[in-house]
Amino acid sequence: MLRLSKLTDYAVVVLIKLSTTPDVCDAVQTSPGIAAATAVPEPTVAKVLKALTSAGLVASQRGARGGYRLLRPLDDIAIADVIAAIDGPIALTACVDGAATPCETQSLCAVKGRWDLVNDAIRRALGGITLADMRDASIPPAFRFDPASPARLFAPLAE
Amino acid sequence: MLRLSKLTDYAVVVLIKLSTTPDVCDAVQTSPGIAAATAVPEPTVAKVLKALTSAGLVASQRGARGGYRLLRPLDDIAIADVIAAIDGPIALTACVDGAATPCETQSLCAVKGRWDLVNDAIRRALGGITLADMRDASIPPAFRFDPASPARLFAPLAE
DNA sequence: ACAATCAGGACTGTTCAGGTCCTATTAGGG
DNA sequence: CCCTAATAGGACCTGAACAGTCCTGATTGT
Repeated sequence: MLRLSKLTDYAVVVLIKLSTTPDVCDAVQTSPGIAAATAVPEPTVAKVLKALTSAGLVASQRGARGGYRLLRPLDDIAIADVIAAIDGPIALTACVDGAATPCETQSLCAVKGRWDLVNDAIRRALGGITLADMRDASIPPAFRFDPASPARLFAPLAE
Repeated sequence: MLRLSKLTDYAVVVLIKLSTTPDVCDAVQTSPGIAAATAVPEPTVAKVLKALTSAGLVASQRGARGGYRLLRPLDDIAIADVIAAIDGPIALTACVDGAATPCETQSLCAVKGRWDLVNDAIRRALGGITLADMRDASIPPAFRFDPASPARLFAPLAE
């Protein structure tokens, strides 16, 4: 079904939420705070944020009054980056995602290496869509918020 | 991991094999025969062929001396068709593949509907690649690599 | 020193895909 | 007319991957 993990979905929500940090530049948001704002279970938010941190998409501040902070603007983060951060490298088939499996039927495998074509196409497609695109895509214009203006933006998103 | 089902991989192998029907036009190939030629387990070949038949990509002839036959030339079958035949409709997230799931957190879901962008991009990318492309892709013998060398086919994308 | 917060891993329940097998149906051949 | 070859279409089992949770340790501000 070509399904994407639900975690990636959450990651997008979290990242967009992170982009709405109230005025101050160095302000960080805690994972419980984000969880409360997005209605995603807190442990799951934490897990997602950890993955995003290792991927270099967000920075973390440990200790009291710590939290997470976006490292790049939304329009500089491709959806492919998020997927790679959560789900690992983008490769469709087991045949190509590493040489670990010798693929016993190799000599007879008629499509060996040909999924490269497909993988490249997917990467291109996913590399061309940024989080900013996704943020803007389906927000009814009436609910568009000004990034500069104070937060409170996720409440009125009632589809 | 954005993984595609292995069945789809098999389907491509089977379809390409089906396209190599010996001279005669109305010749059909049996699933045991294809299984032997492709080193794919026979029941699995049968399963794939059934799915391809319901999808209208191949035609079946029942009874003695029956078998399967390709309905369209390879360059008229997009990889998206094969994926749709085996894995179902191309949609990345549970959020968008139907209104069946009410998505309780709907009112707070910040990405509702935004994956459409991604889904469309994927569909476009997959719709532009035909099986003929995949058949031709890696045939140039100059590009054949030594199975002994553990070179990865896929260099990790970014990051 | 204490409290808040992230880091990292381990663990578990559930879901789903891969794979096998069984029975019914159809068509050709003796 | 019966028998055999082959597909159709299920039901079924198993294993792996994922979602989600929790625990322990490290770090930093008060």
